[in-house]
Amino acid sequence: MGTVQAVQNASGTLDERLVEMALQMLTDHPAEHLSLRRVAEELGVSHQAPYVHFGNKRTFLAAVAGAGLQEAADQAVAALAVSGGDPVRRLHVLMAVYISFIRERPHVHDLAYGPLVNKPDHPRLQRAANAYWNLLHDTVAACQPAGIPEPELLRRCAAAWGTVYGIARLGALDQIPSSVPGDIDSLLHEALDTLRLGWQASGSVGPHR
Amino acid sequence: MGTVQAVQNASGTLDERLVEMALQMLTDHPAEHLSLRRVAEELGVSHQAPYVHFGNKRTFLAAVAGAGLQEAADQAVAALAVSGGDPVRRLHVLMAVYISFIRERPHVHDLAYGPLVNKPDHPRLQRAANAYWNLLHDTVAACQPAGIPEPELLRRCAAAWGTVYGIARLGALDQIPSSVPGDIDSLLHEALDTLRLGWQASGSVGPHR
DNA sequence: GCCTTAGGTTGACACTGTCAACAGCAGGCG
DNA sequence: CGCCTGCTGTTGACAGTGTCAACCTAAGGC
Repeated sequence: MGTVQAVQNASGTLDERLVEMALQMLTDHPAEHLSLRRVAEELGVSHQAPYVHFGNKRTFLAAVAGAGLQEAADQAVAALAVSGGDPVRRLHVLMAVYISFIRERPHVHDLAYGPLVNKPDHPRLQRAANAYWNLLHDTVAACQPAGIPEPELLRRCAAAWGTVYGIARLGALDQIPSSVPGDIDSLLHEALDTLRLGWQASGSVGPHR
Repeated sequence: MGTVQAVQNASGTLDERLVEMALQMLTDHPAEHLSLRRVAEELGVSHQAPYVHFGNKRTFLAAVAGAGLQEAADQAVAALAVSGGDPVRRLHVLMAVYISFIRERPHVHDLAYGPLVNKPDHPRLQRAANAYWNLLHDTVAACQPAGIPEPELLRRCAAAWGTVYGIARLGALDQIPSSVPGDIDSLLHEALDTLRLGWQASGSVGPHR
C-alpha cells in the first residue's frame, strides 16, 4: 500500500525522491530506526540505489536533514514576513515557529542538530543551518540596544537559542517532571522574557524599539 | 587485550559487570553504536548473556543509563557537600558539575535523557532521574525569595535546567557557530546569571541570601 | 533421588550497511 | 558505423546486529 502510493508519487530525480521519502518516514519514526533499504524499497528501487547517489548512510542522512531544516527555515521566514515590525514580537514569533518545528517534526530536528550527522557531511545541511542561524541573529539583534557590540550580541543569540532548544527538547522528550505545572509553551515564552529582562537589568539600556 | 583485562576484572554478578562494561564502552562511543554482543564478548560470555538478565536491549540500556546517572548524581552531592552555604554559589556549583557531566560523559548523558530509553524502562533509571531532579529542586529553591509559591518554583527549576541543558548540549554537539566568542562555560554561567537577574526583575523580591 | 528453576550457551533467523561486479544506456569521437 | 567512457542502477554477497527457541547444567527443596 505504502509502496504503491509512493511509486505513483514519482517526480523529480531519484535522489530527490529518496530524500523526500526519508523525510516523510521521519514523521513517524526517529532517524535511528530509518533504514536505507526500506527507503529504497518504499520507492520500488533496489536497496543499493541510495548508495549510488550518496555514498553512505551518513551523507544521505545529512542531505535529508538539510532538506528538512531548510523547509523549517522557510516556514520561519514566512511567519516573520507577516508578523509586523515590533522586534520583541518578532523574536517570540521566531521562537514559536522553532518550537513548533521541534514539537511537530522532532525526528527531523534531532537529526539536523543531533550527533548522527555533522554539518560538513552535506553542503545542503551546512547551508540550511547557516540560514537558520542568520535568521536568529537578525531577529535577536533587533531586540538589543543600538550600540551593543557584535561579540556580546552573538553570545546572546547563542544563549537564547540554547534556552529555547533546551526547554523545548526536554519537553519533547517528556523529561520535564509532571509535577511542573503549565505547558511547555508558556514555560518557554516565560523563560525567553526572563532572559530579556535579565539582559535589560545587566546590560546598559533596555530593548531597542 | 581488552578482553583479557576485562575478564581479569571479574567481580560482582554478571548483570552488574555487563552494565559496568557498557558504561566503560560509552566513554568512547555513543550509545547508538553500542552492541549487546560486543559487551558480552568483551566479558568473555556468550552473546545471549545480556538478554538473559535484561530481556531486551532497551531495558539493558536503561539500566546502564540509570547506573551512569546515579554516578553523576553522587558526584553532584559530593561537590555540594564542600561548596559552603551561599545558595547562589551552590547553584553555580551544581550547574558546573552538571555541565562537566555533559562534557565528560556526553554519551551517558545523551543515553539517560535521550530518546533511546524512557524512565519507566528500568527502576534504576527512574530512581537516578528523581535523585538528580530533587537535587536541582532543592538547590534552586534556596536561591528564591522566601515566600515563592511551589508551582512557580518548579517552573523556575525546569527553566534553569532547560537553559543549562540546551546550551551545554549545543556546545557538546559543536553546534554553536565558531563566530560566537568565549567558551561554553562562561556562556553558561552568564546565561544562568541572566536568568537569575530576570527572575529578580520580574518576581517580587530579590534572591534569598 | 528426583524435580524445579535460575543462569548460561548454541544455533538460527531476518534485517542492516556496505562492497564488488555487472548491466543498460547515453553521448562523444575515431 | 563501431567503440569507448561515464552515469544510473541492479544483483549478489558479507559481516554484524537484535531477538527467538531450544538446550544444557548445576544448585536447592521436597
